[in-house]
Amino acid sequence: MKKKVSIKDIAAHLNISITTVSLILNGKSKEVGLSDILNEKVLKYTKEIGYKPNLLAKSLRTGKTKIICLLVENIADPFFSSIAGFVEELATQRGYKIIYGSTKNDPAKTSELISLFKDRHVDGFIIAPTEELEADINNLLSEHVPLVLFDRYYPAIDTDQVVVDNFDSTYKAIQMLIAQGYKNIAFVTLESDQSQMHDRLGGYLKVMEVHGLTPCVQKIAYESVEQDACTLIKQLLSTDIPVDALFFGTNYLTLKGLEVLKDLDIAVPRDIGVISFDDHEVFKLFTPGITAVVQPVALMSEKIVELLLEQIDHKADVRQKKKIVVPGFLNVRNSTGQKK
Amino acid sequence: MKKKVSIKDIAAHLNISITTVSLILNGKSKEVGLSDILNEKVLKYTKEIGYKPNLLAKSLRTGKTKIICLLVENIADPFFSSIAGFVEELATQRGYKIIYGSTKNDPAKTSELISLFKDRHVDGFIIAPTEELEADINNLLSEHVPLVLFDRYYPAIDTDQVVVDNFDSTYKAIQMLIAQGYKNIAFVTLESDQSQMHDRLGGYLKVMEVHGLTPCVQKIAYESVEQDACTLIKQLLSTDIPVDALFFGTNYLTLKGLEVLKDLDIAVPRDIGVISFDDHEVFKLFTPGITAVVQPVALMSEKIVELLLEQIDHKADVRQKKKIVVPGFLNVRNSTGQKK
DNA sequence: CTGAAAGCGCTTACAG
DNA sequence: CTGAAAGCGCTTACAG
Repeated sequence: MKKKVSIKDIAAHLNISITTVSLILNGKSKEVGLSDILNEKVLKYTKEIGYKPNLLAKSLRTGKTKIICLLVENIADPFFSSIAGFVEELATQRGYKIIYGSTKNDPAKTSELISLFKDRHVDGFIIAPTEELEADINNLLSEHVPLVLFDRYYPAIDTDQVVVDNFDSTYKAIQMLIAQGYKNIAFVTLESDQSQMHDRLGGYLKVMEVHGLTPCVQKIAYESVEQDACTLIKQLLSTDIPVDALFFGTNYLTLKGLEVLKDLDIAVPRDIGVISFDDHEVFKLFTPGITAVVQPVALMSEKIVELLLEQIDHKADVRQKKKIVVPGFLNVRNSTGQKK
Repeated sequence: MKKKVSIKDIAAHLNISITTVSLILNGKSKEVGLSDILNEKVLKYTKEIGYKPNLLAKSLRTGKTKIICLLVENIADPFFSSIAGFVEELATQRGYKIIYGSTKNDPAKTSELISLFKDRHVDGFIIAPTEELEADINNLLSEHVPLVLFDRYYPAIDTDQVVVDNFDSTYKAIQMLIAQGYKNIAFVTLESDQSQMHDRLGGYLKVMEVHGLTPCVQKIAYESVEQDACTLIKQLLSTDIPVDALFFGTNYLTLKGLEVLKDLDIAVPRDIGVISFDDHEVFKLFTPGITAVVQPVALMSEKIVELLLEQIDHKADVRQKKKIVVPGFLNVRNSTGQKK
């Protein structure tokens, strides 16, 4: 690679000290009282030669990298990639760069990612945590690493966090199904104790209870979604109780469900109603379109970045942790039409 | 954050010099001839206190970051996220970390990403280039930054590159359509001069010519796919020539096409045959499943990492640039059934 | 066999 | 108003 010019070279060329160059480059010229002429001269020259400071050296010295690490379940998922897009834009405006990692819901992998990025001295973390990550999170907390959890959190750990009202959103979605005439509503979800799945299940159980309906829950392990989801959903549909609606706890479970319904030649919504938690770009392509609970991604992203920057800027040092809950809403399509 | 322990602290604690500690930590103990006992002692102690070297300092000193930058069109796209997964695994095995960026086919954004990561001193780049990026690529080349292009390349620039045989894959896919009895095969593609789109179009035009069929091409600008794709595809289907098969140049164009076919109530493959270049997880969910040209992602990833590491390890300094072309294959589903 | 010292390219108290 | 110098935490030629 080409030899880069350093602040020393510039100082030598201009016959001034590196202190002066550094001060000017960091906009502290006024503050310190350097002459405008000198300021001009340095700025003009550095621009002319296209000088770029060595960020490694800068970071080593200042202890700041201006990098934020965003850890999501899967960056290819529409919900997470949408959050990533917004967060990146907001962070960029504030002078930060975002670096991504996909946890794939694997605690060991996630733990490694965290330690990897910590070793790389990122200035803060935004994490959609997996299960069994309490130790790592507590660790970050105890080292005062800026950290915001989103999508899910640990009830037992006091953190800044941003989540959707999983309980209420699910409650309302199911209530809508009931109003449409569906009764035997099954809930297909992950075998998971993560808070968001716990709350979605809670909302479902509560609304069923309130309406005197019998709940029916099918849980599927995250790791075995690819192999087992279809089989398990088929089982669910072949029990004595005739399920007339399916609520899927995540969008990828919905995709699996649709595959099964197609296989079994079950018509939506004539034979069965369908709702997905979280939208997906293809849901509008199906016949009929699939109704989904949608999270207010832009708002969540704003809150996330705001909370993290408060920590990075030490404005959060004295305040209590903030736990923000934003409202979800329903994107109604035809998969939840009036039950005939 | 907690005060980290440095190599100096370790040396002080053990009453030896930092040179010795550094040498041992870098496995040069034998090479230099340090006693096994000392070696043991240092290793044991550093492990005990969980010492982690400051990578910023290390990189500043060595000029290496052990980070590779992977720039793709869209990390949420199945093809690119699949490449990313394989490349990350292979790179990790070799001690490298992968950092991602999505170009969204925007040259200005891509140019910024490149300069951003260059400023961060990544050890090399793997890029699926956008149009109008020649200057940046030449720039990297002239600075001898390790670089591999994939998915597309610039015929006029001599680089290490890995691409699928776009021309032949398309040729064979269309040939299959013709064998199935389709005649009025339209080609829906991007308004783009990128090599991969150019070659796919070339394959289509050639096979149509060979079979004495009249080509029909619809081009759509990448930026306006969301707004215009559906309208343009509808236009294509409402001309005098009755199109009986559609070949889509990318998987997201296929999704748009399927939306249109659904709107117009056109049955696949009864009324029209469909093939997509590049697969998509939902293509098997549609009725009928959508036939796709698939790229050998694992193989491509291996080649990409191999070429890049040859450059990083200076094994490529003397050799010629390698231009690798891998074979695509057809994943046949029901959207290309025998024409009735 | 082991250590003192220079240097990677910055920033920032401190001195004048 | 401006500069010499220390130091961030490493690695590595050089000396002994």
